Amino acid sequence: MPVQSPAPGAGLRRHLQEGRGNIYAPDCPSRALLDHVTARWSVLVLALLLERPHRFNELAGAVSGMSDKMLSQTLKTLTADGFVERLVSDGPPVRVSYRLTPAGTEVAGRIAELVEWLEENVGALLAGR
Amino acid sequence: MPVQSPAPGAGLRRHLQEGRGNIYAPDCPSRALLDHVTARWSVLVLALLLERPHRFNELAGAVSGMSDKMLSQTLKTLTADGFVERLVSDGPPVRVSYRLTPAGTEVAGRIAELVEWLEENVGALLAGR
DNA sequence: CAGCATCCCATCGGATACTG
DNA sequence: CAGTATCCGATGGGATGCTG
Repeated sequence: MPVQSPAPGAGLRRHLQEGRGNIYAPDCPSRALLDHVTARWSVLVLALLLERPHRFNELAGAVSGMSDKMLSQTLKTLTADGFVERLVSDGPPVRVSYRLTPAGTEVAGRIAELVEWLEENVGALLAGR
Repeated sequence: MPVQSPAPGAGLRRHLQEGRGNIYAPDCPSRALLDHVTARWSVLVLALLLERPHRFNELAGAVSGMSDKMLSQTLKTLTADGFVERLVSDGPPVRVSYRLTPAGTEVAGRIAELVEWLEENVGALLAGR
């Protein structure tokens, strides 16, 4: 193992080859996926679902400031992308819960690390400006 | 070290205490920081700066589809937040380069992991829907 | 080279009301 | 409970042109 490791992120610039996406190409599908998972509310929903599956109104209550409409839309997009699964229990009352797919768990884990770092360092950042 | 580790992201729900932010509170400053670093273009700029410092037009050329205006605005926001440093060399021609601060390196590293995972798995995701 | 100013529009997203 | 429909304002973001 070399002492001088390559710069982190050094592989990002490679173009499409052997099935790998290129986030810097505007029409690469990975760009759309990135936009979806980093969308304002997606980040918070994914982080919550990483803990455990949630029902619709659980999510609505947990994410303060989010409207039903945006929650519904966010879940629909994440489900279509294959990051979230929609599970319906036979009612009544009908109960719908949302849970991460394996791919969603991978993505949400990386997002949660970003979120947690920000939560832990927000104080230092505010102090330094 | 316990075999049963706590669920990833389990600490996200704690409220402000001992200086830690709470991303689920709409007016916690960490929410604004999250919005800034996950903004459409910020993600790509941060990932590029993780490789090495870049000059303005280098960034403009590397991020296909991004206008000068958005690059300028993105860099300004990230600089104000303390994630990016602006370095001016005495010209002419004047050359301005942008480089990550230590905090910016932390954030960009986490973002780059998300981006790289998406680039590597975009094929599988598209196939599965 | 490294921007800022202006114009303009498309999309994001909130409020409210309604449905199975 | 778990949404959908409609309306509408805010803002993200592109095109163009100008400046030091």
